Amino acid sequence: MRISAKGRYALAAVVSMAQQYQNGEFITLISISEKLGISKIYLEQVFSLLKRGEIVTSVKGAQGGYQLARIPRQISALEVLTSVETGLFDKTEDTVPEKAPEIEYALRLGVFDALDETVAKTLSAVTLEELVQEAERHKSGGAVMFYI
Amino acid sequence: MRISAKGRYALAAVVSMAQQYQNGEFITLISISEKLGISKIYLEQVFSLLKRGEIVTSVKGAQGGYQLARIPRQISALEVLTSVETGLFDKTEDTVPEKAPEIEYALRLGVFDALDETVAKTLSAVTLEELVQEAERHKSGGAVMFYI
DNA sequence: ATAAAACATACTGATTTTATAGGAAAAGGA
DNA sequence: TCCTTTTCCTATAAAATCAGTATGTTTTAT
Repeated sequence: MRISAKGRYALAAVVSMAQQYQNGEFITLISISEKLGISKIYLEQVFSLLKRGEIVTSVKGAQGGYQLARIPRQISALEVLTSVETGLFDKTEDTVPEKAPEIEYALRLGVFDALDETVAKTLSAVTLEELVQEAERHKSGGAVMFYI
Repeated sequence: MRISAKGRYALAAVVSMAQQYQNGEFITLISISEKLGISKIYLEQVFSLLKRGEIVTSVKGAQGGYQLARIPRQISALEVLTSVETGLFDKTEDTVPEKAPEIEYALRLGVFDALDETVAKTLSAVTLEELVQEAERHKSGGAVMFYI
């Protein structure tokens, strides 16, 4: 499914933080902005949402910055995306106008709710720790070598 | 996940057609429009896409209309939605600017591709036949009766 | 010929997304 | 105390997408 720029930025930022995770260290938005090539001003809005979603904590002022609220193993892609993304789950009350309520019901049950459930299940199974490992694997073993 | 009005209308329309499915019968847009309470003019656009996606066939002129291209058991919610919905799958080439390619890779593999896969799997398992059955079940046994 | 339908295209208005701008508040260090 | 660094807050703007209308054309049965 389509994930908005906000969601993608949030995930990338948070994985980047997890890569250099060690207790007590604060990371500034500017450093993340430069590392990922994302506008710092836009990241501010993203992190405002991440903070509200209790994905990160923050300290203001000089030497301040952001920190993951929990260890990478205890933060899932689902949590990150739900705190940032608006359209991750179906929030429409009526799929279709008031007529034909039995079709409404069948779609809700058989399609929309089913979809939301698998999306949630899939995303909740992915942790930041895993994503960092995946990135690491790519760094080291990414290129294919030919021995001749 | 959020399905657009186009997608919801398409599903509702196509389930409605499946309810009265019998070989050779053509159904007019106007009748679907009235049955579901959806603007006929808008439905025209939706059915243009459904036709391109080979979900329905059509006959022009008086006594014409639309028909399901296959029996309800052989049409999945996935096919209906892909022919109509733009954002069902991830089509972004870069999740994040060119920097940090290993994070890019981890997200693609661990999140976006994984998501697309489960969405496709879930939706392809739902057939129009099943949705019609679900609707029928709601019709008959939906209301709870109290005997006193 | 007429009426009923699909088909095609253009347009409009509203909402959402993706940013940018400017400054206020907090905290550390000189 | 003052300066710098940083988060935080709100407003604005531009672009894209979505939802829906409008208008007309083709095709076909009667």
